[in-house]
Amino acid sequence: MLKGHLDAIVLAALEGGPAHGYAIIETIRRGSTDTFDLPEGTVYPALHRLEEAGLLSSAWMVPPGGRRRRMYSLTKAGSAALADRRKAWGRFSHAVDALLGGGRAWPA
Amino acid sequence: MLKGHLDAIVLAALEGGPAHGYAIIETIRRGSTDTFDLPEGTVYPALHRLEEAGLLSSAWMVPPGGRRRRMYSLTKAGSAALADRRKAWGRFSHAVDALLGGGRAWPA
DNA sequence: TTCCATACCTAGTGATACTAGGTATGGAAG
DNA sequence: CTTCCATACCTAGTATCACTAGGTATGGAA
Repeated sequence: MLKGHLDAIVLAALEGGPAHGYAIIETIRRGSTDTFDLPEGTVYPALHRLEEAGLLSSAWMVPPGGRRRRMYSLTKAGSAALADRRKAWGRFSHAVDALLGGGRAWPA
Repeated sequence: MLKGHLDAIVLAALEGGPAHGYAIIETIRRGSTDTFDLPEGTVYPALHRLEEAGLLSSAWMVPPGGRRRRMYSLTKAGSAALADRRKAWGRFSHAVDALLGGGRAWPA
């Protein structure tokens, strides 16, 4: 389970430039050292949701003698949303760290 | 949204000793500097779920001239589960940090 | 020509956290 | 004494989410 942070992760994967679904999955897998090996059924609906929300835009690419691909790019709203998500992640992970003993929590 | 880490947080809140629902909510709120101000409708069902799973045990306390309280304690399985959840959180947050640029991700 | 990797898609499922209610009691305020 | 608030518990229903389990199609390798 990606626990609500999938959107941030997908947006971040597109920060380096446009990419298509399959490549995004690879980027996330390698970027997380195989921790997140996301099934397509997770990523494609997320991409559609993010596009619907105006955070991504897409266009079909059909390279001559190649498979069709839907290329996704961050919109301006998408970049802004990513910045927000990053801040939210910072707050969230900081709070969980505090509660789980990232700072210190267990009695000596 | 607590994004799947609620169980770990609740278990951790009980690591210091038995407590009742209301107190657990307070512990989490203060321990997270108000980041997690959980509604009762989130915490009580979670406590029931964790007890059902054998990770917590509970007993009614009726102090003379006081309100009844259901006190929860970590079971042995609960302590073990907490250790697992902590490890899982470490892996998870490390991977998200890597993807979001905790290490470095944005182009210069 | 057969098969695998690529590349896309969606309907349905299970879990989760939350909303929005409800009950009851002890103590303080009036 | 009664009214109100904080404490303390509870649950049914809901929205969302990530995932399972399918399906389609094509290019290149065997």
